[in-house]
Amino acid sequence: MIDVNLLRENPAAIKASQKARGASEDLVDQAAKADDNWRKAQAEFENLRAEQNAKAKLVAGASPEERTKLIAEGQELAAGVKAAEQRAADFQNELNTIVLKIENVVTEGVPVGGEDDFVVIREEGTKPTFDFTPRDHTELGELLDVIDIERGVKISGSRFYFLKGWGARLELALMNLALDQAANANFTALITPTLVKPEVMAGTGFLGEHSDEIYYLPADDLYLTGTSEVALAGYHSNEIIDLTDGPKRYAGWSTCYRREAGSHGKDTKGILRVHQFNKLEMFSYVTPEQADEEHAKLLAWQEEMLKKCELPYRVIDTAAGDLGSSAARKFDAEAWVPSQETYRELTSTSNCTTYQARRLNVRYRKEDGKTAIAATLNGTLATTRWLVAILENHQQADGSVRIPVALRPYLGGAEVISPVKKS
RNA sequence: GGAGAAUUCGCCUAGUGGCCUAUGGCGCCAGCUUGGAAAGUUGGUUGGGUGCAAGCCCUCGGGGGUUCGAAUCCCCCAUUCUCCGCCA
Repeated sequence: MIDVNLLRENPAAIKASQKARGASEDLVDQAAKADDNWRKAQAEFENLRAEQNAKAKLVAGASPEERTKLIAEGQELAAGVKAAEQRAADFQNELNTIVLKIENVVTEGVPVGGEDDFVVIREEGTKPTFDFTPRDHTELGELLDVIDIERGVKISGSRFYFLKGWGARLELALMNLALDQAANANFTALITPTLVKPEVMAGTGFLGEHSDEIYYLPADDLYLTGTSEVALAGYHSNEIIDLTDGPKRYAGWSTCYRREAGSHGKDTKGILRVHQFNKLEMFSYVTPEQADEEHAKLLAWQEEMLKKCELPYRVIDTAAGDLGSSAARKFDAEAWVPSQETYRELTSTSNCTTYQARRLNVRYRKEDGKTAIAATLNGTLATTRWLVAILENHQQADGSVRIPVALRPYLGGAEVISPVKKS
């Protein structure tokens, strides 16, 4: 959630941000009004309560007659105090409801507009040229017997698959490569729960507009997470963390579950868009002053991984309207997918500034001893989808796939995955 | 699944209706002491809201209730521990 102090001091800035996102500016006025109402009602209640407290305190030391009188007065006050408290609580609820709807204030410089209004920051690597017709990853997956979609569908339905043989090993190798890199950069590895309570899902903001993307288990009132970000953001909720030694960084590995409810007909072939995949996610808790710098670092680590996988990619600065509600700025790295002759998102990194941490009540202690809301950032370091780019970009005429050098140590030194007779 | 116990300011802990505006210890921070340290000693040490400020309000796991007044009494919930059952 946004900072109510900003709402009081500079509502125009929030309005401008809402406008850039194509979100409601009217919410800001509504929130300001609700805030005003709440503060008045709260002051009224507190004054009455102070009076009540003062009277109650006198009772103990009073003479019998005075005592009767004071108790009578107290009885009279009690109902009024209760009513005032209720009024204040109602206004506060109203304020909260509105404020939670306001999205994070976008960073200055973020492109205005929607999904297609991103700005390409740079392109890296060389797109492969083939003297044969490149196969798509589905075909390669069958040829090499590394992705078994048919049987995945048989077992679990559409958008499910088996990773098999070198495919399974390749994914584990990718995750291990990423985890080693993260560990070197001072990330603590975490294998996170993938079933979480409603309040955690709500607290991380995933129950809002994306709620139909999420699997829910009614018998247990638990949600399956679509990213370990949920658990990683909730990890330090309601805590005062120590940031004196620098950022707290976590590399969370988990299986991710997504209903893909709104994407019927999109990417139906292969494993580009699936209900279940694995992901290694970077997550940083930093001071608000460090957030921009950390964001640049997360992006640099993502690019490092892409380079290790020898993938051509571009980095885009996502437009305001395409940001998640928690993000103030988001960079995506998209890898070249030869069969589609287009770039597809492999990583995404968001700077959530204090927006997410405020809602989850994650604080740190400043040098003056006071507490302040921390900033959070997240970024992908590896996912199952990377296999698509790796298989397609490194394919050879005979259908074999060259394994990127950095991955070989994790695959027993293997250099190539060759076609096999399908079993 | 059943029964019982517990949850207090970083940690431990006192506290069964009103000077609890929460006790004491450990730890931590600052001062004194010291050549320096230890020991000793004095003070500080939960957070939040609101207000220019003084202050006021909230906070004893969470939420309700009883009462003029609740850490304390009642109800619901969460978590932890112990025992029983069940499963491995």
